[in-house]
Parts: sequence; C-alpha cells; structure tokens
Amino acid sequence: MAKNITNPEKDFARWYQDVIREAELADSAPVRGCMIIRPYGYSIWENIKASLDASFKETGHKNAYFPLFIPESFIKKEAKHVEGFAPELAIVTHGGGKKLEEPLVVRPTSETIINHMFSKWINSYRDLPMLLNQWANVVRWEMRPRAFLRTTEFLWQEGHTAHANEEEAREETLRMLKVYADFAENVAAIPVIPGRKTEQEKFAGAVDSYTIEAMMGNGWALQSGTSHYLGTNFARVFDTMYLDSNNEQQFVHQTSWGVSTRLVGAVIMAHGDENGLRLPPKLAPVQVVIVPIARDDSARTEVLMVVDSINEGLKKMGIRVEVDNREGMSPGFKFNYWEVRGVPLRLEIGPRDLKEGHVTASARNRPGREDKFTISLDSLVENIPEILEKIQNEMLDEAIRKRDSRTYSVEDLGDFREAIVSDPGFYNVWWDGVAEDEVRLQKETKATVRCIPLEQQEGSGKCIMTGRETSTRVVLARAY
RNA sequence: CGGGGCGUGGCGCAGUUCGGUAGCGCACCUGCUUUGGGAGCAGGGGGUCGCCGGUUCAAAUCCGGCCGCCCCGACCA
Repeated sequence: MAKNITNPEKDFARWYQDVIREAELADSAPVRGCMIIRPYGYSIWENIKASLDASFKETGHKNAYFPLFIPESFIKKEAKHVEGFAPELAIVTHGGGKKLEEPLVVRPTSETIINHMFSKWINSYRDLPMLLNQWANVVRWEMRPRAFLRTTEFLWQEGHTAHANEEEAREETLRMLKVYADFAENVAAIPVIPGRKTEQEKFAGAVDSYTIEAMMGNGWALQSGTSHYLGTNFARVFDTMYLDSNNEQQFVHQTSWGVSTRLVGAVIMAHGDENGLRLPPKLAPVQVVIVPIARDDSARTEVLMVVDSINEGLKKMGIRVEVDNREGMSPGFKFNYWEVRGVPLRLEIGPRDLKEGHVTASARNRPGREDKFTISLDSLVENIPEILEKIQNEMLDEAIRKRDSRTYSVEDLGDFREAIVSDPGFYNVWWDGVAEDEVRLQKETKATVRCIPLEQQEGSGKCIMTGRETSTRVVLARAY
C-alpha cells in the first residue's frame, strides 16, 4: 500500500527509518550520530514541550538556563557520575586558537554545574525548596546512534531541585514521575509502566532512579522518562548546604528528572503503522487537514468558499488546521501524503459533498475507504473537537490493548529465553536478583530488567534467576 | 571495537563477473489534458560513479590504500 515504507512486520528498524524520511521528521547530519530535526518533526517536539512546560510550572518549577560548557573537574567530583559518563563525553581542549588551561566538557547532563550554582544560592532553609528546570541540548558520544532514540546531541529538559530533607525530595521525585506518566498517557496516548530502576540500570550518581517504560511496535521497551532521587551525593561534593532552623548546617537532598526528543521516537514507534506515522491529536502539528476536490473552476470556487469558512471556524476554536489546495495533485495523492504524516483527521470536500450537505471524513487511526464517515455541514465545526477527542482516546485504548496483548508472565529462565525471541514483549517475573544476576540475564537473553513497577501484585514466588522466594515482581524486556 | 551489508543525479536501484567514456524508476521543470485513494502524454534540466594512487590507448568496471554510511552486538535519555 504505502510506497517507500517497509512493512513493519518485516523489518521494524527499516520501517522506522522509512517513516522518519517519508514524514519528513528528520534527516541525517554530516556528523555521525547527529540529526537535523525538520520542521514537521520539530513541531511535534514543540507540542511535547509546551504541554510539559505547563505542567512543570503548575507544579511550581521555574525555567533557567545553564551553560553548555562545564569544567572537566566538575564532572570528576562525584565518583559514580564520572564512571558513568566518562566514556561518552565530548571534551573541548582548544578555544580562541589556544589550548585551554582546563578542558571543558560539553554537558552530558547538568547536575554538576547546577550544584555549583546551588551551593552559592542556597544558604538558609528559607531558600528551599529550589525548583528549577531547563530546556537544553546535551551531548553524549554514544556508540550506536538511532534517530530520535539515541543521537549524539539531543534536546531535552532537565529538572533540578533541592530540598530540606529526604522525604520532600523523594516526594518530588515521584511527583515528577507522575507528571511524565500522565503526559505519556493523556497527551502522547502511550501507556507506560512507572517503576524503580535496579542497581544496574540506575542513573550514575543517583540513590534511586525511577522510569516510565513504554512498549514499542515490535515489543521492545523504551525508557521514556526518568526521575531520580539523588540524595546528598552531589551536595556532599559541591558543598550544597543550608542552615536549618536550629542554626545547623545540613546538606540538601536533591532530585533530577528529564525527558528528551526520544519521546518523538516513542510516538513514532508506539503508534505508527504500515502507512506511516499516526499522531495523537494533542501532539499533531496539523490536527485537521482539509482536501478540497473540484473538477473545474466553477466547482472550485464553490468548494473553496465552504472550505474557507470551515478553516476559519476551526482556527477560531484553536484547532490546528491546514487546507491542502495545491493544484495539479490528485486527491488520492493528497490522502496518502497526509496519512504518511499521521494527521489525525482529514476532511474531504467536493461538489458531491456540498450537494448532500456534508463533508467526508477519515480518521487516521481508522484509515481506508471503508471507514470513512460523513459530518453534516450544519454542525461541522462544533463537532470537530469531540471527534479529535475520540481519536485521542481510541489511540490510547489501542496502544493499551497492543501492549497488554504482548505482556506475559513467566517463571522459568529457560522458557523466558525462548519466549523473548519468539514473542518479544513485557515479561512479568519474580525477582530477587543482584547486579551480577542482571548481567547474567542480559548475557543470556539480551533482555534487561526494565523496572520494578510501583504497583506490585500480591503474593510471592521464586526469583527467575536465583530461585529465592520473593514478593517482588519486575518487568523484563528487550530495550532500545 | 567485533560480525554482516553498502557507497553510481534529490531518493531507490541497474551496470562491475568479461574495461570502450553512464542508464532505469520515482522526484523536479515546461506545456496540454486531468482531479472522490499515490493521473496521462509530450518535451526538458540535473551525476568529475565515496576519496587517493596504480595498471591501461582507454577505468564506475581491474589492483592497492583510505574514508564514510547502514544493520546486528557491547554502551545509553
């Protein structure tokens, strides 16, 4: 059906790249691992950003901006942090034609420089909590880049907060995890499993890391957002302290949390189909596209008059609408063009429709001629928000169904080893392992512990790796 | 870095075995006819065949070296 797009069943990685190219989301850059985010792809990111930024502000955070360059010594201060990030740092050694006194790291994340400033700004318990966020680019020299999922430079948001005690900081960590989970489900229409990361998988420098794990179209997991409780790890090395009400010096307890342009990849892979992209209305750069159809000039005049009034009506309601009145292109070509780009709702308006007093509509989540429906012209504009809402809900429902149909329980490692290959998906298992067990699991199955879900079921069983009795369930999956 | 594949107009490819001076589809431009699921015809523009060197009267093609890209793995938001 769709030209130039590989069937996802046949070759999912190829399909992913095809969709990115055909929908004009991104292009590859002259530098390995870097990408150009094209206007259409960037506009999805802008919508993600707008929605999250509003949530951050609602929860009391303010935006700030910290520098791209960080003194190399900063990164080295926290032992686990260096260990985790050293292999993937880009380091600037020269500037202005001279060798620098101290090399500068291009930020892979900003905990260190932010702590440096926090220790200057925070003096008293009255300065707490300090709740900041920044929208920025970061650089991590990854071995194997993939468009949106893992690029050398990527765009993200990183929240950094300082609190008077552990309890408040932990509360903040989970609050932001919930903000992410709500965004994923209610805006991106992607169901996620919120959970805690294991020792092996947690952020370099964190006490505890939390994640939202989403399932992609091939059954693999994608970590779609993280929130960390940093404890006093960074405060201790940067001397980020405050005077409490008893006039005693205390270290602040911190959090950091982030989501990135990886979310665009998640949207592509969670919703896309054999015809290309499918966008949930809340994130779609174009929510409604109108394709006028006219055989001759007189019909065109008549059709365009109606189209214009619908266009204006929808715009007034704040709906992102576009009229495709390009000439010399057949309606069929335009239908496909907008389907590849994932536009949630298409309205087709021609002389036949006008005669009947309606427009023909097609929802992207139910493509094809058979599922087209009509909307009466009288109530058209008022009906659109409801239809978009319905598409949004249907997409979430479908994503939940797809995920649930690929979620299994397994008891035995041997069974799992075969199952994860024949039926990639989420596998719920009993778990009482330590870091070595995780390494062995990954070696033997290529799967990892994605998270220890916050919601745990009752009961107990034998750990899939150690055989020890446990009441903890975890999710295993192959991951990007 | 290991294992596989590939570099030829914007994109996808053929041509390489057996050297003879580059071709196809899509896209693009012009004109006419078209327009309810990727329109037709006619005309047209665009490529130092990844780079460097060698062999030869002659290299996309043979030889040597280098570079880059993609997929799979280790790493990771």
